Amino acid sequence: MDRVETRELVYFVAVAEERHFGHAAARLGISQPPLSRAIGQLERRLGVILLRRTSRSVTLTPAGEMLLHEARKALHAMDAAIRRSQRAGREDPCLPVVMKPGGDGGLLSQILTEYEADSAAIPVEVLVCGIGEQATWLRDGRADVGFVHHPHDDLAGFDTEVLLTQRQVAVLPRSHRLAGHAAVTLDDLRDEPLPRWPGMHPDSTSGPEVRDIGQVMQLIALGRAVAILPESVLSRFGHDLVGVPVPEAPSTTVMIAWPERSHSLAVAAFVRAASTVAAHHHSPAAFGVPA
Amino acid sequence: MDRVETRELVYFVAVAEERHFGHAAARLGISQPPLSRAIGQLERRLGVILLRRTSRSVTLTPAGEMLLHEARKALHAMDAAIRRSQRAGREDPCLPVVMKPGGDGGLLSQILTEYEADSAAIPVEVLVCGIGEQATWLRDGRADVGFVHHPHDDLAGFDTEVLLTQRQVAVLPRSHRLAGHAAVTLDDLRDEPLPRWPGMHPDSTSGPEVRDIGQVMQLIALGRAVAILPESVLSRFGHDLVGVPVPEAPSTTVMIAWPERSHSLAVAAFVRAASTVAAHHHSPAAFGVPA
DNA sequence: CTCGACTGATACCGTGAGGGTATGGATCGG
DNA sequence: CCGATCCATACCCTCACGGTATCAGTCGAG
Repeated sequence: MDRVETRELVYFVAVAEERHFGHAAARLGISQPPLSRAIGQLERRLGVILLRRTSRSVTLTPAGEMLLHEARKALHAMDAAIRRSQRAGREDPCLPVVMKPGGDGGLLSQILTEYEADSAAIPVEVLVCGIGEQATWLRDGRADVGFVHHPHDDLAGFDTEVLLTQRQVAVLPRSHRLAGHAAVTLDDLRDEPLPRWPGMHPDSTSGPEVRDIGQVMQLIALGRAVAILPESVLSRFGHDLVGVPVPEAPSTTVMIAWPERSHSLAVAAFVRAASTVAAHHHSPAAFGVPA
Repeated sequence: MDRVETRELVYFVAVAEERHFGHAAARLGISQPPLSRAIGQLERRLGVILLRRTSRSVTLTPAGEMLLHEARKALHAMDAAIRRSQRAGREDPCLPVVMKPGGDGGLLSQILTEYEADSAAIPVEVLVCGIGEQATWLRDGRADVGFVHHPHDDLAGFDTEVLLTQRQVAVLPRSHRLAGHAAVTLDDLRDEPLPRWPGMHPDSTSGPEVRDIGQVMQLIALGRAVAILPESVLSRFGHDLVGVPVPEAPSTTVMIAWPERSHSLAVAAFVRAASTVAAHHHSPAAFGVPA
């Protein structure tokens, strides 16, 4: 069995995602017949049927599901390989750090000063991604270090270090009926409009759909929503909002993550700086959370 | 910047490992000129010099080092994708479990009976690999679950669960001067011939070179070597040998590992069985070890 | 210093894999 | 039964990949 080329996996992923040869071909910028041939050829080569196609629908077989899952990982690894080697080759080196808005738990500026105290430090480029995208950016090489959150983010495949754990609070407008309480329960919030985040199970609450923290805060200020968030977000975004602890909600852990088996000195230095800052921080990290 | 094909990465890895275009070409089964062109083309495409070549030597640039490292991971992921999807497609499904000889801590047979108690269980195929190869087998898809050992194996990129921790003992022939002791120190063993394992730092001891547990045991029985090993190996291999605890040596942890974000039900069932057996085992796992 | 051995790069050519267009065949809705 | 839709097949063409021959450095032996 000879080699499977990148192109073939890209084609397969396109068809598997679109579930339509024509649309996939358009997305790939080729015409439909070569795409059909390529998929058929791939199936013959693997000795496995990947797609069940009728003239009305295209569905994935179990082998196809597996390949879709694994091929995405493989293609991310390919992207990462070229991006990281390109970065290592430029004489303008930089260390890309990814976070979502407010995702650093307020530690980043201290970490940067600590990190940059070493005069040999490579400049940091801070990248701000959408919610829940940090892992993807790390996997495909757009970033080398990132701030992620347990249990929200998928940490598989990364080395991590815990920076701090935070209580979660219910973020409410000042005028809210619960705003004065010392603590609230999840039951208290049962009928409140909790916003829905991208990537969340769509079954849950029927609140408004949101894409970033700013939107949530805006909606809360307008009384259109209520959210349960780590308390640190209040200090950055919630100037006219109040936070009431929710003891039932699991604590959030801010972690720093980097790709498995990274050999980068810059990554190691940055992680060391982050650990130092976290250790000197008032609330020491409680305990390690296995990935 | 368009796509980088698998073939190009395979070619680059060959040259980077051989550090010689001619030898790499032979290994790849092609002639040298196309290989030179492919590498040059890859460099032009990435906009980065990967190799410094004189007519006497080929060396890697920093970008080349990075690409070698990342390309290996990417190619493993490609292999894993095709292997796993092929496995998922066969109507003869099986769950490949990898271990090194004696690497299951004596738990595997119990785990198998526990696992197979579920009549819907997919048959397990037990694969025995060389020492320290479990991670590679998991990464390139030859196995879906494996028994690995902290701190010996590289666990990055896997989900893991601790099964048990073991003291380490000095394995000695009965006639050894230390054989009667209740415990020994590392200092006691300083001048003993400790065998060298593949993948070990070659600086360390000057003992004989070995490839598997059987060889070590043989050498010990002959009085040609002494080894520090987890105590469970004695029950399987050391019928005429004795073990003396070495309190200084860090405990070994037997863990079960599987690829990040596996969606396989069979893997989940096997891990569940392993956890059950480990929990009912006399010596409960002491504590989780972060990857 | 010169010659030969060695190694990577270049020039040139032929073949075949990949992409395009046209069309067939199956399925579903009206 | 007809048209619409969608994937597969047939056929052709281009160019990228691989092969052979050769050039251009570099080092070592004599």
